[in-house]
Amino acid sequence: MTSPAPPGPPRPTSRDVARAAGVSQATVSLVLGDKWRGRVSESTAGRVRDAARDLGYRPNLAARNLRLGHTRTALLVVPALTNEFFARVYTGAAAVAAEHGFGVVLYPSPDGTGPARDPFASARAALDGVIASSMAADALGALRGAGLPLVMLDSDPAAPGPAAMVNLDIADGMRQVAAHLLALGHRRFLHLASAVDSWTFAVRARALHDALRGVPGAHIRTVPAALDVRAGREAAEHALALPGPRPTAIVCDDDILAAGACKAARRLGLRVPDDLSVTGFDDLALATAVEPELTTVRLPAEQVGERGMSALLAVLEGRQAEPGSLPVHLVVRGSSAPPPAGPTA
Amino acid sequence: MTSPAPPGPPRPTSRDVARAAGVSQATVSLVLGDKWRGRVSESTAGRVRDAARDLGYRPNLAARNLRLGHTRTALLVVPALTNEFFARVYTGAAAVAAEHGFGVVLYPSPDGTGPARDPFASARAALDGVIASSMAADALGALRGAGLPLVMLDSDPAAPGPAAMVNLDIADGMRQVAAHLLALGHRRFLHLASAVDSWTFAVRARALHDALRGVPGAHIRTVPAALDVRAGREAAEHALALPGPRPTAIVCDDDILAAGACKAARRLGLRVPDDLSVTGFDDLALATAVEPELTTVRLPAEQVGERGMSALLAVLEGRQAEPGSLPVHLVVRGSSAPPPAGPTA
DNA sequence: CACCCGAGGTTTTACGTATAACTTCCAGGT
DNA sequence: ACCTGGAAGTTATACGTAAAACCTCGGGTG
Repeated sequence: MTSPAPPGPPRPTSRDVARAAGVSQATVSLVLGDKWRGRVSESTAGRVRDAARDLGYRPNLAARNLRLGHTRTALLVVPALTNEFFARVYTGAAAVAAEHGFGVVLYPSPDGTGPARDPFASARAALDGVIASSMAADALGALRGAGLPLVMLDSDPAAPGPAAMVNLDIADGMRQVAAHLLALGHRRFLHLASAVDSWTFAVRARALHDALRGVPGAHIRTVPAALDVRAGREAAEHALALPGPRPTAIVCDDDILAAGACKAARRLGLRVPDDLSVTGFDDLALATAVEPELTTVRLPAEQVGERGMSALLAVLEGRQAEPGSLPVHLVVRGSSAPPPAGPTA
Repeated sequence: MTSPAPPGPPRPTSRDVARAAGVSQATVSLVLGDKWRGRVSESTAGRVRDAARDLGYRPNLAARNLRLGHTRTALLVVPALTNEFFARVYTGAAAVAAEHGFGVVLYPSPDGTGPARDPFASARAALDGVIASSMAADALGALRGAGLPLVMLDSDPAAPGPAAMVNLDIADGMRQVAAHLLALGHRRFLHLASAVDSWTFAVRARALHDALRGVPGAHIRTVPAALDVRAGREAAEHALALPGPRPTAIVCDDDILAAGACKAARRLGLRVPDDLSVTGFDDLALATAVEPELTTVRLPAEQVGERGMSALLAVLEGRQAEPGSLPVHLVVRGSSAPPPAGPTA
């Protein structure tokens, strides 16, 4: 345990500025807080500002937060830092936050194993509210106990707790994928599913099965995999090597898994999309980095962040957050094509 | 501008807990702060803890921070959220921080264009210190003005300001790449360089040129590109189509650019690595997601974070941070091979 | 018996800020 | 001559916590 004793001289306070400018501390607060119109003369205000600049004064945020009773800071809990989707969510949230004088702090939920830490041990900033992804389920218990306003992203509408939600029409995205592949003539599917137990993935599976139900000759097998390229490749490779008729299309829960599926295909001597179609989800940068580029579903991530932050602000003001789910859309690229036997074999 | 008035009942304070337990506020502070051995009886301590639990008491961090004069929170400034390298840096920094009761908050420097915001407007937590990547140069001015202890990562050793630095032996990494390709027989190189003006990229260029200087017949052309796959592809495609003898190897500043270079090669009908070798840098997940997998340089990112945080802790305690730079190493994969004309043409 | 001492607390203070409430001064109206 | 009222400040207070300094009481000691 360390004992952080600031090395240099103590930072100047508003009282130091007041002394330097020959006014009271209250006047400094008024001037620097931009609340002095009609209360302080122009010349005095100038003296205060000059003194503050000369001393290099920075208000003590801890004191300000204590006084005001809030911090104008929100915590965004994400499952993993590298996930591009959440980087875009952050961008949207931070933009809306900035418009309202708020800041956004990130808490990457420790991925998978490891001691599930307290989010507030890491982001020990004083917070006004929390926006959390449903994928960061492990951190959720601690979040609930904190008694802070909570906005959930893309989570089970039936779950209790959150003050508001922002949902994506994930089910419709999966329906679009299924419709696209069915129209191309595919009937035998492999669903490369994320092994993560989260609402957003459960919806994908349900929607895919629903879309195929009732289609004559349609068949689907589901294989779970961890969310990385190698796990995706191994799962796909194993599933493709099974006896019986081979699937002609692999529907993946995520672009990362789709990249793995493409590698599996190549290893088995199958060409994508000629011998095998592969679809992803999320439209990450990875989707256009691999060859062929992935047919996938683009999600309005920035909008998710914007709506999430707006909802949190609404809750903080005691207003009702407007509900509604955001549309997603299929992006057709080079990884999907008619099955080898020709349409409607 | 919103007026965040907490909707529910006010959160209980330590005074409320004291009242409920029938003791003074000071006793609550002692018990909950685990400083009560020999000062408070076992039974009283139990009553206090029970009362705190029953009321759902959470200490007000703003008040605690004000009282203690520090927050045990560090800010990590990264150039972009999606950059895997910095996700790993964060992991390392957060681990060391946790051992010392510190937290780490992320500030993603707004990438490229856009109004250069104040890092403290976004991460308005009260902070004890800052760890910043040299790639987040635009945010640096504001950081300096804050008068906080600053640790720079992978930055120009000659630059003034930072209280400590953590450096990677990037130059040696590039030397290893050059030695590898020279040994394979390559002589005509294309350097696909990051257009970002940052120390870490300047070092790559210098080391590469130094390594080639004096090698008979060696020639290199440098082409800059923004740090994304499309920009890399376009730059490489254009450079490969120029008249004159074509380079047999493309050395990239980053795996992302290398992925772009591979796509360019494919478009031009060149096979990697048979007709053209491509090397990356950083060893991101992308390096093994593309086909062929990239020969690249692996950086000890977690260690960078660990050393960075350790250095910051040292500075906060008034100690001297130990200097020294971290080694990197080449990882040879499928994207590099002898040039088409055979070794040592 | 007077004294000290330690256990088990309590009272008080300070951290730096924002702001409500108060003061002072002076010009203008009646 | 007296009151009104605004301009230009100042004084005082509260936010919730941590911890230094102080109190009180019963038992052991010289």
